[in-house]
Amino acid sequence: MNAPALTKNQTLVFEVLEKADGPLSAYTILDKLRDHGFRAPLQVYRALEKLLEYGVVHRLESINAFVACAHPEQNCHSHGIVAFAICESCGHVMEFHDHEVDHRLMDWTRGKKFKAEKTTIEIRGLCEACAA
Amino acid sequence: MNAPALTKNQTLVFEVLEKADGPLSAYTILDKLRDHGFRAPLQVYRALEKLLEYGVVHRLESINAFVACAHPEQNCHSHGIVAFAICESCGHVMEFHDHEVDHRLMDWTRGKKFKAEKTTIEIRGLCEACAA
DNA sequence: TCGCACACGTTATAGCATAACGCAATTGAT
DNA sequence: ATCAATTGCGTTATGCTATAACGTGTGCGA
Repeated sequence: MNAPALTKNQTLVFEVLEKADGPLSAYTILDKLRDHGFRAPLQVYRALEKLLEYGVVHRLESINAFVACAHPEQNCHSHGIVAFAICESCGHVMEFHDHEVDHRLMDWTRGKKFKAEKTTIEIRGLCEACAA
Repeated sequence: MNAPALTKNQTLVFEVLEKADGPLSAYTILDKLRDHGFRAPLQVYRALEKLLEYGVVHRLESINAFVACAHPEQNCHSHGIVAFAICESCGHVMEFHDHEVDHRLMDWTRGKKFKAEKTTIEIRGLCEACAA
């Protein structure tokens, strides 16, 4: 899925996520956009839905939050499974890809004839700075 | 963490999850236990917290639900990272472990000096029966 | 110009999770 | 034995996350 031009709301939501130094909840995004006319959660969720579809934003399932893709210029969906390391202290998120992991998981799904649609890999813990 | 004897509430919650043929939300568990005196979500959440700690129940982050461990007799925490394949059609969950995946992720975290506490791997899609 | 698709706005509601209080039972050290 | 600490439990209230359902406006191709 390639990203067409973003609409006004989509652009606003994306910019908020890009400027943030960590993942944001939908309601936090809403609060940051009240000055721009946002009034209801659905305005955020609808924009997020598209941004996720376009692959420029990721959802962190384990913390119910959203983060801008680390390399939105490329199509993130083509990089295989995206994995995240989330620091529970400072909130920073590192995004990475590991083809060997993808391969192992695909081997498993193939063996089970399981049709994978979306795979989540999230490592929660402490980043180097916070663990010190 | 080894499991001590379960309390009454913990036992009730665990039995509900064991008998279920798929993951259950906390509120679904609550409804199933109203006849046994459960009245409030906290009763469920508190039991779940312990069961998760003991490793006999898993939380599925991507669907906000809970499932009994596939092999509660052993200590699941000692098996490395637990991965799940969740059928979005029939709701069935398959639990598995892949040491090579663990190894790759541990390599990554070691390289980044990231101290992993809890890792989530969840594959959503269609099981063999539902994909047909 | 009609119909369709899509983005948007609004209100209401559903679903998930925890804070804060107090009580009862258990345990274990003195 | 008794006191203090811990743990489980029950209840009320609240907060956070997400979506249903309705209607409006706009652009665009048949």
